[in-house]
Amino acid sequence: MGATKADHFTNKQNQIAIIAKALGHPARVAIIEYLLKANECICSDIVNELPLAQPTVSQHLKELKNAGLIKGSIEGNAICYCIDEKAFNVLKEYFAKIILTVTDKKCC
Amino acid sequence: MGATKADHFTNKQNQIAIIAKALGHPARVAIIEYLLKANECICSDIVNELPLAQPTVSQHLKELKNAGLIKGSIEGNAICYCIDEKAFNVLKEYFAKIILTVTDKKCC
DNA sequence: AATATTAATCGTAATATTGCAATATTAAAA
DNA sequence: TTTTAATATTGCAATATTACGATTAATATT
Repeated sequence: MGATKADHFTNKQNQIAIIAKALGHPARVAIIEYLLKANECICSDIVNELPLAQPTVSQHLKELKNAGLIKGSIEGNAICYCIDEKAFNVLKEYFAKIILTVTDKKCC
Repeated sequence: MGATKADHFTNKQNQIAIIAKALGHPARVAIIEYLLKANECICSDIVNELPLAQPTVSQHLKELKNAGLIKGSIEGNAICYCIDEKAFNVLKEYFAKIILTVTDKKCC
């Protein structure tokens, strides 16, 4: 069916899944790393950097933005995209908590 | 096309994407949390816990295992699944580094 | 105003994911 | 050895994702 029964899961579970899903493609990870590397916010340089066509990059940017991983502001002709730390903080703390919980226990 | 040009991205980018993708579904996040909550390693209790049929849970477990997020060991009749911290550590450190890098800069 | 630049959107093809019923497999229990 | 329990696998339908060419919309430049 392919339908994801989001209702059956907690808000937190859905939040984590949405953010993680956005990072679940190497092109989007590459975009994040490029935004990180560039001193200033970029726009279409990503197209030159990645082996992907402009509409594809635009689509990936949209998904990253929807998931809250980046934000974009209009800068004249172009659009300035940059990383939004908040989402990354959510992930980092979520995983940190998991690791703390796991190491308390023994298994397998 | 749907083809992911994994070759064009770095090993690290692909590694992060694979792990993140595995967590990109609320059911798999819920499975992780359930494994975390349970004092002992579990097997098919997950099927009773989640609103998903047994083959579906089995498939999700397989994907989590392929991504290195959990490991399973045969325990007689059943299979004992549990969290593999290593993958979570990879993610945590990756995001921690991103956050450190971001806060140094100003943008948008 | 005409043209170039930047980026979003539309349409569409190829492929992947999700979910489950049915079935197979494996090992314990009776 | 038959039965039971726990999982995995297969096959398939519904849907989502990925990618890109063509087009559009909006601002800059000339």
